[in-house]
Amino acid sequence: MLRRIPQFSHHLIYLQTNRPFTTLQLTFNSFPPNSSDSNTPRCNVHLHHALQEMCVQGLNMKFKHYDAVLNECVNHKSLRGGQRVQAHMMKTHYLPPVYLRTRLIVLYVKCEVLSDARMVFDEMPVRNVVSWTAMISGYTKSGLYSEALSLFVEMLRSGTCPNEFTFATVLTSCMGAFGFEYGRQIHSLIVKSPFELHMYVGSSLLDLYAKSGRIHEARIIFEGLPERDVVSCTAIISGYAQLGHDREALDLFCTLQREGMASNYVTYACVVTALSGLAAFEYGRQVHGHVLRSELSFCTVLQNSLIDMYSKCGNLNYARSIFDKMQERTVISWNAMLAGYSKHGMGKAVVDLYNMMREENKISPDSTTLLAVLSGCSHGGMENKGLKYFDEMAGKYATKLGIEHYGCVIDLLGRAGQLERALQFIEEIPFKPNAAIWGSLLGACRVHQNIGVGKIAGNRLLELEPENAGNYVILCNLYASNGKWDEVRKVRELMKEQAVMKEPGKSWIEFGRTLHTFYASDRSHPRKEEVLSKVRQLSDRIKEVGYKPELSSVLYDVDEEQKEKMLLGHSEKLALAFAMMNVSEAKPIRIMKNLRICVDCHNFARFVSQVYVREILIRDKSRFHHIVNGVCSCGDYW
DNA sequence: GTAGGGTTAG
Repeated sequence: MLRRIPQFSHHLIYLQTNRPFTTLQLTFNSFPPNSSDSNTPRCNVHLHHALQEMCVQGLNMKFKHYDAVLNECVNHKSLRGGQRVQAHMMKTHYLPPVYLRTRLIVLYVKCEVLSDARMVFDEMPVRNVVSWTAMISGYTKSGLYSEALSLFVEMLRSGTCPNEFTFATVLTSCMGAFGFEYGRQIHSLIVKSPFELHMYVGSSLLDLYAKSGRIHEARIIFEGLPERDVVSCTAIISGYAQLGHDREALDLFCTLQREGMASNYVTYACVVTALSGLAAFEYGRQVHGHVLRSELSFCTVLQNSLIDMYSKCGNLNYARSIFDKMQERTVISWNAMLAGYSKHGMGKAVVDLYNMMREENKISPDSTTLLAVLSGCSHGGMENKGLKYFDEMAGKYATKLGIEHYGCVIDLLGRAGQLERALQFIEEIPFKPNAAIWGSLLGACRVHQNIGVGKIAGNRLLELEPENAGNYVILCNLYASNGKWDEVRKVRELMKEQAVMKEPGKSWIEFGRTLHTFYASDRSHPRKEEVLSKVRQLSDRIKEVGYKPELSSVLYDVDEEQKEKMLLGHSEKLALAFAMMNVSEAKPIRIMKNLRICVDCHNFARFVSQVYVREILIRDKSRFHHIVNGVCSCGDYW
């Protein structure tokens, strides 16, 4: 009879081990055999009933029976099942061995009830490496990293030797809790262990090194692995991508693929992230093609990263068509699409999509969603709408608001020219204002030429971030454009004293299946002479219609002629000139820049787009500038 | 029985 009912089939093993207990057979047989579906919830219900029956009957169960029932519970993630088994053990005064207690821990960890798992763990008279590891893994999976690490320390003190499972688990907790130093200590423990570097331990270890910025050491561990698999390969690629070494990530992916590396959706997600950083549209389309031809095309995680990639390549239509076709959307899908519109300054599209999300009412917004909406209103020039949303959020989602959201409000007020109000708002926010807050206020002061507030913001900013050259530049711009030359000199001297390190500015464009990168005053590109003379030619032409070099953008104390020369060497101008020489007139020019675009280059690009009738897209560190007919989508505010 | 890599935002 049992064989006829599919949903009971996996209980057969259990029943076979319980042949003497006819009551149990009765328990199973008494369930209505009318249902032909074998879905898990139903099985769970039956399992519960069976366990309940066992308790009622007070059956004298032994190890193998408990083991079989617990197996079922683990398979079905049945929390109540586990609790009933435990209750049954207590009732019948059965003292479970280490193995069964460990199974209970595993079950509770799987059901994400750590308190129950810990209770079983604490009551164990004897523990083995598996029980320790299962408990540590529970904490790690729930993000309780310091608990995981202190349990690991306790384990060492108790004299239990960690195995490769323990190390692989505990290493993933290091970055989350005490950072790298703990990781290094565990690394030396691993080196002293009797086993060879296990692949799982190795990939966990290289991931730790990569995540703490030590990519070179991570690479050495990767090269030294006894063998490679998808996870270890993905970990090293992801290491490069997450540090922004997108080029290296892409190159390594190509090399490993040639060497026969297997890829799965995580691998592709990492590569797509690297491509987003590079804004390599053509490469991106190729990888997308691979994905479409594989069985991964409906993978939500991958679709999310593709949406982000196309947005960051400036192709919102592609991004939206993926978004629209998704069978299942997560909050990340919405966030990626919203952020895409936001970066392009498409405030209305952000608001429409946010409303659509709320109307669908399937997924509730998280703090990233709220940030995308606020920054979308800010980038899109919808100050009042943004402030209105913020008031609404402060009521409804107060717990989800962090300092970044308040930063957006400063942006919104700044954009609206309400600088005093912004300054007052900073006093009122429930966080300690950081560099981003003061930086955004200073930026607004530059645009609205407010020296009073600008001076306050600038000084606070220089206290917080004395090493960031960009801050000095903006403050100097503000003073210079108001003729405050004494102040300009003071800021310059301050900068010299602080020995400011500046991230070298670079711009790049994708052309002919290659990424062409230009650095300020570049001497490295094979066609540098040609490119420089093209910049001069463009400059001469647009000067005829009113372009004036913004000399205050140059911080060095040199004469005006020299300043103009330095401005002409800015990387985005080189990239633009290169594009004007190569990209067909029918196509928009797409330029990427690693820092924020400077005022002079922005003017330059606007004039070029007008005089030569070209559509120019520049993606800088914070947003897109879509320039058509001399008008930029940022409204000259960024 | 216990284990490693991942997507949005700044």
